[in-house]
Amino acid sequence: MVLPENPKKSTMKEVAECAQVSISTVSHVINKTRHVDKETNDRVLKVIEKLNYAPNIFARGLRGKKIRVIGVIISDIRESFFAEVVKAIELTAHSEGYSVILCDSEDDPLKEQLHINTLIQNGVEGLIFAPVNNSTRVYDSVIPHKIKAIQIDRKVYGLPADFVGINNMEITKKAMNHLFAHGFMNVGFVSYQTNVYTMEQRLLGYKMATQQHNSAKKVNVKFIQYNSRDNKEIIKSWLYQNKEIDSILCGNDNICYQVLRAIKELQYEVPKDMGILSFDDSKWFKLINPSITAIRQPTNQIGKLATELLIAEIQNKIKNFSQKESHILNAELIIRKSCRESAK
Amino acid sequence: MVLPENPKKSTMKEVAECAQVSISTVSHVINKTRHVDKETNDRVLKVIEKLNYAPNIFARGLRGKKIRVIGVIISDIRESFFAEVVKAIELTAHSEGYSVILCDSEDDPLKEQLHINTLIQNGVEGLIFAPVNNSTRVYDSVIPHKIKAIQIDRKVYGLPADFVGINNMEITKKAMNHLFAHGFMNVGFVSYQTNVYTMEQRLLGYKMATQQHNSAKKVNVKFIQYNSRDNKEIIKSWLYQNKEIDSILCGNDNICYQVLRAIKELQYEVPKDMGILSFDDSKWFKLINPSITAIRQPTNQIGKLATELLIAEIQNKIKNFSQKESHILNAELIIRKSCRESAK
DNA sequence: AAATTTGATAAAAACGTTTGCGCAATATTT
DNA sequence: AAATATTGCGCAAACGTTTTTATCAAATTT
Repeated sequence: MVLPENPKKSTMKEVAECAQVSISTVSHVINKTRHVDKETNDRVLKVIEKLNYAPNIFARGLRGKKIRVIGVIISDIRESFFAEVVKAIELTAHSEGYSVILCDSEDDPLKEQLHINTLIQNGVEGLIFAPVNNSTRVYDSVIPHKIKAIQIDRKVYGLPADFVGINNMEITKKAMNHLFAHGFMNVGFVSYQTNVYTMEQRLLGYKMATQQHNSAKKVNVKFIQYNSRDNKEIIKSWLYQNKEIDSILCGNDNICYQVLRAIKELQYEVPKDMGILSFDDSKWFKLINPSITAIRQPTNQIGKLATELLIAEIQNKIKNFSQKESHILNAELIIRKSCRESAK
Repeated sequence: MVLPENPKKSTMKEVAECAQVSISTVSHVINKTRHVDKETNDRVLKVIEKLNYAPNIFARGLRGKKIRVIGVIISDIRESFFAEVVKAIELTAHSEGYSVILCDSEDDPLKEQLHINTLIQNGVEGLIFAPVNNSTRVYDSVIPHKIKAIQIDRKVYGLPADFVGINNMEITKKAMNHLFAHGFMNVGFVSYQTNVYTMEQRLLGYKMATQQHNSAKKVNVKFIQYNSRDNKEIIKSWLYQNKEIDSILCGNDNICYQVLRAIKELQYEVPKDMGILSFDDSKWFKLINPSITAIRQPTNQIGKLATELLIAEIQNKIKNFSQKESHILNAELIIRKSCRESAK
C-alpha cells in the first residue's frame, strides 16, 4: 500500500503558506464565500489537492458552520419497514451532502431520550424520528437547541415537527372491507401496543369498519410486546380462546410472521380457516403459500420526503416556524391469496 | 410543552461564573482530570445540572479530545445479514458511549471511497466496514489519519485492519456434503459477483467439495448483479440451459428469494426437482413450504466482536499496531426440508 | 524560623476554522 | 483631474474547550 505524499493532516495555514495567500483567502476559496481572482483561486485549489487538505470539521462546527449531519431514531433497524425507510433517508441525505447517525430506540422511552441527548450533543443539525409514545416531554430538550425535526410513521400532536406518514385510518378501513367482502366476519387485530396517534387511527379504522359492517360484532384486539419471545404462544392461546375469529389483521410483517407460525401450529389453513392481511409488504409475502395480502407503505417516499423536508427546513428554505404540517402519503392494498372466501 | 429554564445553550464560562470558579476548574470537574476540593466539586456539578450544561463537542474535538463516533460502511442496510450486524454494532457501541454513522456502499467502490472520506472528515474515531472489493487502494486515505478500522464479512489482505467473519470454506463444504448426502449430484451456485477473499473461499469450498465427491462433475456457478431487476429471469434461463442442475446453493437470503421465484415459475418442485440451500438464515425460511435449509451466520457475534475490537483499539488497550488478526467465527448449518432426496 | 513541599485553583495559550473590518490598487464616474 | 466605486485580499477576533504553566496559601520539613 502506497502512502500519500503528506502523511499528516494538513491545515488551512499550511495551504495558505504554500499558496502564498492569507488563511482567509483559502477559506473563501473553499466556501466560495467571496470573489477571488481566478488565478489565485486555481493556485489555492491546486495546493489543496496536492496537500490532500480537508477542512477540520470541529473548527468549522465551533465557528457555527453547519456540519451536515442528521440523526435518525427508529424502533429497530431489523424491521423491514424501518430498514427501507432508513435506506431512503440515507440515499437522500447523502445526495445532499449529509451524513446520518442511526439510533434504535427499541420503543423504549428512556433509550429514546438518551439518543436525543447524545445526538444533540453530537451537533446534529436535524432529527428524523419515529416517536416511541405520545409524550411530548421527551422532546423538550430538542427545542432549546433549535434542532429541526421531522416525525415519521408515528405522529405526536403538539410537537414542533412536521409529520410524514400514511393514511392509516382509511387504509385500515379499506383492508377491513376487503376482508368483509370475502366473507370474513370476525376480524381480529394483532399489533404492538404503542401509545401513538398512528395506532389510534388504525384502531379507529378497524372499529369503524367493524361496526359499520355489522354493529353487533365486537372488536377483538390483541396487543403483543415488541421484544417478547412468547408472542407465538400468546397468539395461539388468544386464538384458542376466541374461536369465532376467522381472520387476522396484522400490525406489521413481523407480527404477521408470528401469527402465521401460530396458525401453522394450530393447523389452521389459510385462507380457508383463517384469513390473513398484514401491514407492511414483505417481499416474502409473495412466496409464501398462500401469498399474503398486504398493505404496502411507500417506504421510499416516506424516507425521501422526510429527509427533503428536514434539509429544506435546516437550510431555512421554509416558511413560518410555528406552522407544522402533516404529510399523508397513500398506502396501497396489495391483494393476494390469503383472504379468499372463509369457510366458517 | 414546558420549556427548560434556560432556553439557550450554556457554556463552560457561564458555569464557571455561576459557580464562582475558573473555567479550568469546571473542565477538570467534568473530566475528573485533576483533584478538586469536594465542596467546590459539588458546587460546580450543581450549577452544571441547573444550567443544563453539556460540553460543546466541536470545541472538544478541536482540542483533540475523542468524540466517540464510529463509522460503519456496509452494502445495503435492507439485507437481513447487514441489518442484524448493524443492530449488534449499534447496541455494543452505544453501551460503550459511542455513536454510529451508517453508510451503504451498495457494493460500489466509488461510493465506498466517498463514504470513507466523509466519515474521516466527520472526525470518526474508527471504522467498521465490509470491503467492496480486493483493492487496498481505497483504504489508503484511512492510514494517514490514523483511524482504526475493522473489516467484517469480506476480507481484504494487506489491509491494516482486523477481520471478523466466518469459516466460509469449511461451512460451504459442509453444506455441499449435506446436499450430496441427500442425493443431489449437480449443485449450482448462485451468488453476487464480488471480488473478495470471502467469495473466493466459498467458491473454493464449493469446488473442492464437488471434485472430492465426484471428480468428473463440473462446477456450475452463476454470478448475478446486486441491483439488477432481471435476476429472476437470468436465473430461469440459466436453469433452462443447465438441465442437469438438481440443486442450488444460494449466496444469501435475497438470492435465495430470487431463486425460489424462478423455480416457482419454472414449476419445479422443492426438494423433489430442485434442492435449495442458502447462506443467511432468514426467519421466513422457517415458514416457507418446504422450509429452507440454511447457513446461519452469527450476526450478533460478528457485530459485537467487531465493535469491541474497534473500541479496544481506539482506546489503545491493545497490542502491537502492525499485527492484524482474523477472527473466524463458526457458521451453522440449519437443516430443514429443502434438501431431501432428489428425484433426478 | 527559614526553606521546601503540597494542595487548590486561576490564567492563558493553544486547537483550526469563519467572518467582519479595512486597506490598497485599479476602474469608473463626475 | 478629482471623486467615487470596484476588485482583491490580508488582519485579527471570535468560537468553547483542554491543558500547560503560574500563583498563592497552607503544611511540612529542615
